[in-house]
Amino acid sequence: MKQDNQPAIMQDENQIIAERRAKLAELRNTGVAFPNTFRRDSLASELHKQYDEQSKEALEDSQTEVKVAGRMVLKRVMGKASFATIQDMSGRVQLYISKDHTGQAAHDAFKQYDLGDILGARGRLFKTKTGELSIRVTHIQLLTKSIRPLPEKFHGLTDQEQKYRQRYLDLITNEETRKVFTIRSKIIQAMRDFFVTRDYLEVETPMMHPIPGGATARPFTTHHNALDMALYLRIAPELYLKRLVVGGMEKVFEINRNFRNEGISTRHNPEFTMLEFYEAYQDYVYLMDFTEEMLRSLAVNVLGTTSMTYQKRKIDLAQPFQRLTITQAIQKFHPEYTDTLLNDRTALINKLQAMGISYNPNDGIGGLQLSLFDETTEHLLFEPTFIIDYPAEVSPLARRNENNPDITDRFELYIAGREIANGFSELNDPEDQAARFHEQTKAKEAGDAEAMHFDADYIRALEYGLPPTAGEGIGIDRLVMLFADCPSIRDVILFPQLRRED
RNA sequence: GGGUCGUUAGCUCAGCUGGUAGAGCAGCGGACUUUUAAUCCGUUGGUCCAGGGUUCGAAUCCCUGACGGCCUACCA
Repeated sequence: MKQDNQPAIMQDENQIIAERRAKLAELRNTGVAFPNTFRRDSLASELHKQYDEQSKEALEDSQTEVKVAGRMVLKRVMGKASFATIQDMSGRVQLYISKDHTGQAAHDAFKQYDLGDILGARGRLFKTKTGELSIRVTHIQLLTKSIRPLPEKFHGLTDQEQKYRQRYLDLITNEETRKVFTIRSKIIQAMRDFFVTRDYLEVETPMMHPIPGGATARPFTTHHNALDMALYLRIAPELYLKRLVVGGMEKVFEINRNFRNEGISTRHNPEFTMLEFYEAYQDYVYLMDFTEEMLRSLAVNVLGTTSMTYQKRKIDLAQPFQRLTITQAIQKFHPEYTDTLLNDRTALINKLQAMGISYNPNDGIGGLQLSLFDETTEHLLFEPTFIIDYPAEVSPLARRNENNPDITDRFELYIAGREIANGFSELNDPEDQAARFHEQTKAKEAGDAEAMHFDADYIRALEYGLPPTAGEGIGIDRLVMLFADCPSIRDVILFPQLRRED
């Protein structure tokens, strides 16, 4: 304890931090405390990949010298020789530090290093008597002093709140967490490749919208000072992307954030990442085939296989995805709902009321069926399933079906009981679109906070002519949850939204 | 938003029907030249989430609040 040295800093800190601070102060006094001259030439996992299979003797003979750097996560001091495990972006590798190879002074200095310190080391590769690839260190250097103690080395960080608030600690200590975010990155990378190789153009449309649109949801509001105008964080990029199709960008996609001012749960974060893509001269049936192909391709690229386990249940994307209408899906799991019941408005309303399911009393038969579906069937769709034929009243941007104007050429894809994708043939009739916007604004005036605004410029764009187009959105976070087998959306977002800490 | 469970040392966790707080890891001191969550001996460290109440006495019981997990509602 060097309490007398640093009384001011000591006040609200424990002794471990105080001791480490004292070591840092000593470093400042004797030289450069935060050097940036060490350059590594090897990564831990590459060393393992390259040399794990080599025999002890061959490795010794090769006299391979390497330079590595990373955070010290394990330390075993045995008098005149020590072992340390450092962790870099690729994995871990063991260092052997003995005074015979580093000299007495360097080994003594090493003993002062703490778990969590960031080190650079140089030495020759060898194998210990238990056969572990290690580096016989000749030079070792402290690159960054870590003042705060790491979580317990065996259990790591387990407190969920701390994992979310201090993700860096979660990443340092939990291999599983690093894996989840690697999968996330690979999914997005593979997705980009998938579109780019199919001649799609990646674009970025505004995140701040003067008129929030493209979805039914409550937006965040902000204000631009110079323009003195209200702006909304976007709830969807849809209307901008379709303007681009009007402009001749016939195949576009965007992977970016949406913001919705709604509840937070294991499936909802206020900001979440969406893929949206649009292709001219295609329809929703094409999209379903396209989606199956894309998900299979992503799975093979990221996981190496189309089969995965989600929360102990197997899913194989190689199987053809089922395609069911809303009523077919309901009846598949609940045969007791007869055609007569599902198609009789009064009977259906009685049923919904009896079950305590909330519904919009102004809805037609389709909307009521959807309310029943949401409550009774959606969560049971574990196998990948496209639900098709959504009612027009809940699909204000989708094209009406040729044979039945009450429904639209639209689908939603469900996997593991969750909506993963939503796609449809786009409504490109400007007069129908204007009429549907009017219906939405009426609902808004009647108090529906999520109803859409009337977007006059979007109508103007449609009036120039949107080619027949298919468009789809896929929730990236939920897809990552599926691929990485995570039960909560917070597990796949690096910094999920939480309340203020204080 | 509602329900429910939780919050004890830097971390992982014990702490029974109320008697004034413990272990392991980390730290500190010592031993140890091939360890593997190194081992062995010794040892420091606490606003028991916060505030109120009941009680001779509260980590423990009651109330209020904060934060979080899970379920649920709106939604993707």
